[in-house]
Amino acid sequence: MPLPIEIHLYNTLSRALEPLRPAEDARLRMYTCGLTVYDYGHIGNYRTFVAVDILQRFLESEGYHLETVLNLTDIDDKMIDRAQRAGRSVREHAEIYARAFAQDMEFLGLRRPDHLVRATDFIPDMIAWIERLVAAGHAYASQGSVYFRVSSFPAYGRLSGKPLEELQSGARVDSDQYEKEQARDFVLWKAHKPGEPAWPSPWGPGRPGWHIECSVMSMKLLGESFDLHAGGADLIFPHHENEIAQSEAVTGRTFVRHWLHVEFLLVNGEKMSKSLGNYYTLRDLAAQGFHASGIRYLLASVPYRRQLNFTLDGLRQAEAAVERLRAFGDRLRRATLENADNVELQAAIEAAGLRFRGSLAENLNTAGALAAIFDLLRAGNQALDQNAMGLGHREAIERLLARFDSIFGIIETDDRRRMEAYGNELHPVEATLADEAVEQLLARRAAARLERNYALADQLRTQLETAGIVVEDTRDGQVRWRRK
RNA sequence: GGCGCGGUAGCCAAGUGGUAAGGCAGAGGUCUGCAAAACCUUUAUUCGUGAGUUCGAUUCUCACCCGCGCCUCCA
Repeated sequence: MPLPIEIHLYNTLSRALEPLRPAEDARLRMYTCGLTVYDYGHIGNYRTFVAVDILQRFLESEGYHLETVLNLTDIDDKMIDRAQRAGRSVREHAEIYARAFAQDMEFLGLRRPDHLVRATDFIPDMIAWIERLVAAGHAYASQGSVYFRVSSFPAYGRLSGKPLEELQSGARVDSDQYEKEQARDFVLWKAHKPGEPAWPSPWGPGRPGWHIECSVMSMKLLGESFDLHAGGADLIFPHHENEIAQSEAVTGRTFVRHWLHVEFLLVNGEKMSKSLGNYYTLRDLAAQGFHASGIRYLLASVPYRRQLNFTLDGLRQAEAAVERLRAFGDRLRRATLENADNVELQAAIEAAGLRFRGSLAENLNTAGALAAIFDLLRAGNQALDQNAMGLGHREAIERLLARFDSIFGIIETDDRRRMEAYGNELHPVEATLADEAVEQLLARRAAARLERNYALADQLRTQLETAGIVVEDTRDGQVRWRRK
């Protein structure tokens, strides 16, 4: 186990890097705002989830014990709207996309959270919490709905840096629908409208507002005060601001110590939207032949607090980088080594390890961590070229690569298997030749080469290439092949 | 307008008050019958613009320009 290292993470609340200090030794409780399951998650959603995944894996590798919660919102305006248009019940609609989400998680290799929760499973808890807010004077009922009284919570606006007064004047008023005391007040419970799902409550039938679910579920599972809360940058206001208000107004305690927000992903420099035709889901990309490891690499390669401009060209670059990492792993494994002294290599390995870990510890600088790994890769290749790597060096390098991969999850990833997450939904380019047919053609080619009939040999190779088979002649006379 | 993120080589991108990591692509080379793959080498007198602080700034300060996000339910 490595020596303890101080980990710094940017806290949106303080707008500064702060050392990570768990409430309990080496125990971290973390909540992540997940997806509203009205549709497939898109690449932007998964940027957030990959960042959280890598953070969690890193923290675990540093010896922390995590308890994690991820929520799926399965009841809100959009859910109702989409379900109606699809001619399904909200419940059925949610079920379809929750399953799709599970497939996406499997495809990308995202760790399952300890608790994957859905809003509608916690309605009674939400009602109970709202009752407490009402009893404490922080919320009021009005025409079957219940609203949070923002003026009763002086700290409101601290997370997003919005002055209370401004919220008052700047807010939009949807007076046609709801009766609020003040425009900035937000809804905790929505009165039932015809055609919408509803649950009984002290205020009559209705359904929860969006924000309350995260407060209630997180506190129920992680306690009233926990360590980390993550989500997309767009959730800072109003979602997380409201979560803080709802929670702390009742408990009087710090709801969350450390707020993490993942910046937006853009596509070709623009916000993703269906009308622009730049809206990607994971299954879209998989169907185009892109791999889980490449997608993960690309999403992880830009530190989470920077906007990430997603392009297909960038994805191709990422896939190439992954290939190089894997090739190095293979080369290491295949090399025949003896013991050898190599002070320089030893130093390079140690430097890479320090830099890798130090980069991640400093606000999850994934770009720096990757650079450390590629430095290691070059040093290793050079040593192999010069026949100057010892068994001990290889062991040390493999250990570091294993640690890298336990966090980034891209080397030992069977991309073809990952594709199976989507079952027969996808129709990727199928191999046009069976393995036996490939071997037969390769045998004919080998014979042709022996006879120095290179015209025929090349013709056979071209034939295989057309079928998506890459042929590689190695130095020792062996022939390797793989499917593109 | 308010709050926030960012502008570093063809593309992606790290970084520090002391003179520019890494990846991809490109070029050259090793290997090869030729390829492919792999490996090695190489690619920014310069970090949006202007001014200031400093012995010295890409890194600090100020102004300006540009891109993006949030500002009541979008990750």
